[in-house]
Amino acid sequence: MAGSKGSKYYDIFLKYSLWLCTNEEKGIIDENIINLLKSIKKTGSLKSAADEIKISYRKAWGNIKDSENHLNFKLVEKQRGGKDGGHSTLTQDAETLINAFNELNAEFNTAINKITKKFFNKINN
Amino acid sequence: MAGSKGSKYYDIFLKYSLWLCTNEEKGIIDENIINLLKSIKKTGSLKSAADEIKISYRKAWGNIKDSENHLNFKLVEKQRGGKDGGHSTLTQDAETLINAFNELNAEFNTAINKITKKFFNKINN
DNA sequence: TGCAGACATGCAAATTAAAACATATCGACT
DNA sequence: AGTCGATATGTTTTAATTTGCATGTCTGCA
Repeated sequence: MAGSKGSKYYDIFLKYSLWLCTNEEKGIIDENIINLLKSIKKTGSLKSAADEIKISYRKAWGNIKDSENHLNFKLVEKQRGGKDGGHSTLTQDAETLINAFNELNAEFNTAINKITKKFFNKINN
Repeated sequence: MAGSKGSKYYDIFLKYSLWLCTNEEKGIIDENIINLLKSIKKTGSLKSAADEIKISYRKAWGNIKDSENHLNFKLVEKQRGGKDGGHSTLTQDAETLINAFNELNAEFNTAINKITKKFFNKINN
């Protein structure tokens, strides 16, 4: 889809989203959590990360907790107290998931492009 | 992901969803609408379709209206009055979208299987 | 040893989404 | 002409999410 000019389907595009979950549909690792994790890695704290991606600290904290509970392993190593009040870092598992997610997205992007090209010829005009 | 037994990532699965939208992220045709359209085709009315897929008539009607507005063409031909109070049928455009969506899903499914196979070996153990 | 500031968490308040409800319209068939 | 049941929509409730608030914990450092 999204192809030859003049077709009524010209400006329609195919999109997708990916997520990881445990068997019972639970423990979803979606783009939101991935972005949160990336921001934690970048900023060094859950709080700054929540601020950066503009969600409440309460929610950020709750989401991570939920994911960890469903996955049965930790994603974030959190430290309370200290000079700056505390800080957080990602576990190796979280890094693994981020990399996997990134690579999967890249692969899918390629796939989507191929599929799209193949289709718009058939659909339009 | 979701691969070799014994790995801590063993029961994590990759899921995805596809949708069609116009350039500005609007006019989303997702699996829900596709199912609604299929049900309208099968049952012959918006009302029976809404009942079948268990959403309110109000919502079904609103969703279709929104999609049509964003796409700028009609998906459903609706008839009021008459023996049975009224009925609805799909337009050719709706049929086209359903077929495209189905085929795109099939293509994507093939792609996801390939990509998944390629990945779980790398991720697990 | 007390302060600062992030982590931790329950709970109430606000926002958003969805369902229900209430009416009105339409038109082939009796 | 009157009926029946689906379409058409605005309005109101209800349910689900999020945010916001309050309060407490922890610990390196001045």
